Amino acid sequence: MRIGELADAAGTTAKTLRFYEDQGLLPPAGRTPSGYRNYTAETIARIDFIHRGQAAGLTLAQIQQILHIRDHGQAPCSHVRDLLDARLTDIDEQLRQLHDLRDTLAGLRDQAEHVEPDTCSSDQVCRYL
Amino acid sequence: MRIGELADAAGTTAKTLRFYEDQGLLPPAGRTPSGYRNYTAETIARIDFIHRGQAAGLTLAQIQQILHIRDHGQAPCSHVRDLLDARLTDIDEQLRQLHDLRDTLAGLRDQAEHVEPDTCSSDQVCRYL
DNA sequence: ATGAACCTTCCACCACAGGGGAAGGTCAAG
DNA sequence: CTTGACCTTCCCCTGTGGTGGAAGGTTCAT
Repeated sequence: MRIGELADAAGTTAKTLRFYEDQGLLPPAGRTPSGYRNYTAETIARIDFIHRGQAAGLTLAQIQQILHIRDHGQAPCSHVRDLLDARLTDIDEQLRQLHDLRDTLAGLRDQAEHVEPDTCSSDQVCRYL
Repeated sequence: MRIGELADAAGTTAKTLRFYEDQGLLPPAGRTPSGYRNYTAETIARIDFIHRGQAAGLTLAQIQQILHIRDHGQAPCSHVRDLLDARLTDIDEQLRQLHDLRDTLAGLRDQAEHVEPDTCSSDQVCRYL
């Protein structure tokens, strides 16, 4: 299987697959005599895993760690649990901040709706901010 | 007022102020005979405005637009309202996606807690993802 | 034998908001 | 008069996940 076929099959691009190989997410591919990368269908599962990891908000570096542990024959379970926990903590914090920002912004927007623009003084850039 | 003083007064760094000038957020500063940038205290208010804009989640490019309109003698009100509206829409979408991701992740984490790791098959990288 | 479609490596670039550090000029105090 | 703190411009680097393109090699059908 050549890189373009694999890319189509896995829903990505050849460029991205070379990039993944470069980043250590995919093992160096076998080569044909002429130097073309040569893949087996199993690689699709690995790429799908990468996509699921991304969908879970993991960085490529984190996904690479999981794959690395797995490639060394160990079950990455506890590591994955830790990563998921860390992501959850992160996301809760992000949600908190985003809610705060939303409230602040809604307040500003509300002000902008009800304040007469004529009362803007020229010594400030904008009374809404 | 020299750039370092201004930076201290406005709670930022000289480097950042030069960057802002470069990006068109601050007008080219006056210079002393020896070439040092020379500021008046009014600039502090402009930097504070930039900081408020950032706190509202606006990009420097958006803040620059507001400042530009203001610098041309117009009141940037309607533009600011539009920006705030756009940010609110963005944030609501981000919140939605982040909530979804949180749910997905919590589900995965829950699975990871209750599934026996022994049942992992070796043909998948990780049954939690 | 030639053209299209594929592949190879390598190098550069995008957003975003600056930070690091070199090489050199300036200013005030001791 | 020299030392230290400040300033100037300049160019490169950060992290994230790739994308674009150039120059050249390969494969396959016609």
